[in-house]
Amino acid sequence: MKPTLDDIARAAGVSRATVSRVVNDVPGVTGAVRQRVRDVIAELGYVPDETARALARGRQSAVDVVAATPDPAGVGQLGTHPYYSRVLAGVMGALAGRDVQLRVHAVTPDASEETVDRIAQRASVGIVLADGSPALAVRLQQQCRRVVSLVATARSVAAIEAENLDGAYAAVKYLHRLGRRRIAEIPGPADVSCGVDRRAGYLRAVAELGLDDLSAAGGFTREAGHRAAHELLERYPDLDALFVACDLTAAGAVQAITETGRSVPYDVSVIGFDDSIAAVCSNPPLSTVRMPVEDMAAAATRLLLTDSVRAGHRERFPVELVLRGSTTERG
Amino acid sequence: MKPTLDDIARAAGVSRATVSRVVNDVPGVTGAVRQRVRDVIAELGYVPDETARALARGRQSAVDVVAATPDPAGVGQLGTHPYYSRVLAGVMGALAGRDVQLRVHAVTPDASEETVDRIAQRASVGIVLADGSPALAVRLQQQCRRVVSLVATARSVAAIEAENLDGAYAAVKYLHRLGRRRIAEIPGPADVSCGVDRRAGYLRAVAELGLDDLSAAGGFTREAGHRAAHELLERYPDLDALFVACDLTAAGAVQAITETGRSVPYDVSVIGFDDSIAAVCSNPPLSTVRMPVEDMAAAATRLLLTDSVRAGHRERFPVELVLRGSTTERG
DNA sequence: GCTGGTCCTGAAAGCGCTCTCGCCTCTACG
DNA sequence: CGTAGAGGCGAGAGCGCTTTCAGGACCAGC
Repeated sequence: MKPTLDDIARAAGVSRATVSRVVNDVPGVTGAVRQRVRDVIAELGYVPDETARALARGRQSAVDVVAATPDPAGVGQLGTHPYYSRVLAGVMGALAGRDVQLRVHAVTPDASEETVDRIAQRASVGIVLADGSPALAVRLQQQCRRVVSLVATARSVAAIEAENLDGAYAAVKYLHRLGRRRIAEIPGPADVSCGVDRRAGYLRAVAELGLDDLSAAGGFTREAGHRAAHELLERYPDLDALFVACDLTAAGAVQAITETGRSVPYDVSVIGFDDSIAAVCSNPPLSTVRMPVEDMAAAATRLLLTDSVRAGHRERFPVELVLRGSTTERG
Repeated sequence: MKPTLDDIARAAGVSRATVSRVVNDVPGVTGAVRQRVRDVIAELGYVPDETARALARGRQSAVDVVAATPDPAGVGQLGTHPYYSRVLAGVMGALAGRDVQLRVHAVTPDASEETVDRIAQRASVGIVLADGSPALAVRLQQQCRRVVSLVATARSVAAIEAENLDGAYAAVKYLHRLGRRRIAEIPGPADVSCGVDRRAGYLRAVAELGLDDLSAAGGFTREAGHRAAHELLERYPDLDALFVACDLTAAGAVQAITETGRSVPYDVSVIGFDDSIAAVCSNPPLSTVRMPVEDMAAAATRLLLTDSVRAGHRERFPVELVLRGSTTERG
């Protein structure tokens, strides 16, 4: 029912090989023949079968999104942390209209090297690495060139990063401009590059401003933010501003601040990071550093699609301070 | 390098057909032979190639998740509304360990019938329909048996639904038990079944309780909740409780209530629906009706996997009232 | 006019698996 | 003891495409 390559070949009076060449834009077919085949393809509405193609050339046509979930249980965080769905949305956007699939893989910390290798071996168009350690990136890269990471990672692996350090720096500077002088921080995990970079931005800013480094152990979860904010408030009751490395975490922090009877933004102004759904769901809605995750994921996908990913490729996306209700001038 | 079916056949001293029978659990192989083949498979670590399988039997092995995005621009809502990532997480959970892919498709309102048909024709294991009109469901079903909807839909299409009506009813009853008497509602879209069902639950409860139906045009977005809450508060200043058909919307409503100087939960108690990330990010965190989306999506996936989806199959998942900070007794 | 190249094109051999036939063996029954 | 029937098993033909390799046409150069 669906026309096959064979049908086209017969209708155009050429061999299957020639049709294949035309379809794949491989040189070695005269202009006239090429055009005739093209016409027949258009006329019969031929669409190459991706499965057969995949089998014949030994790989499938799909973009694989790999996410490292801290939770060994599996996909819990995937359904919960807004970051991943933004990555997916970005990849899907870049894939729209193309006949390329989108596969999703979750790699748990206890995943064997074989598991990782299998993902890499089966990858086709390439891998978008949503997060994960440099070691994971390198491992994937070994089996499959065509890996693009969305976080800072090993030198050899291509990466599209956000200006994490600058964003954090700008956020703290802004809080200072509002008249805030006791600016605390809830950092991200210390073993994740964007956590580290954002902390570095905070540290640079407070150093420049001659302020104290006020921080507590954080993480990228709401619970961590809630806990850390309570701890900070107890330790530094005169706190008047808070920079949090993730909106989800910041949402938890805002809850904690409110629980102590303080007001956000008056008593404590809060700035998050990401501009995810968590920022706009918080109350008051969070001022935050917008990270263009969708754009970054789309860019990564396009890079894979155009087949031009060089080892060590680097791209940096600027971030932007978005002001909402969680910040105001010190009264 | 990776062993193929041929390698196994040779090693076990049988034909490829026999190995295939063993792998696919097809009868027609003696116990002894079957065991021998199994042993060899285990020993050599054979994993069937899904692509070849797909080609040979004319279809691929993947679960397709179809989401209807209201936004013609494409995938915007996919990256934003927590519902979709929960569906994905559920499907992924059910797929964990199996060599089945997960494809995601977004169907925009202006999508042609051909587009929809193509998705259906290429589907293999089956389609999990995250949302969308009965018409869409039927169209998919026409080309591809093996469609499971996660929302109420056409009779002929299998569906796994949540007890939307009961959940809304219970929420309103609970608000009443707290001493609330002016209980308003922000409903979901009127053209979506779960929006309709939840509204029906609200209406049944207020009718039973002899209360007024206080409601404003809603939707499933945060913005709609924000707008509707302001409108309701203006129209009914004595409002003391609010049932909102979606957590994201409820988060917007809470912001609006706070903006008018009222307190959540004291002046106005709020109950949302879903128990998504939006509920726990709100401030105070939302009491809500928990819908086990992940479980439902996983159940749908397993249904497809076991190949036993009958037309008209129905399954109902109970919902559960989760109490957090957005509700309290009328003081 | 012949040789040596350069291009185009087609034949055919896979990619790894499924599945239909048909053969062969084994059992049951006359 | 012969034969029909049943069931296990293997041969082989695909699934739709890619890709190598060899043949053929054509042109330039001697």
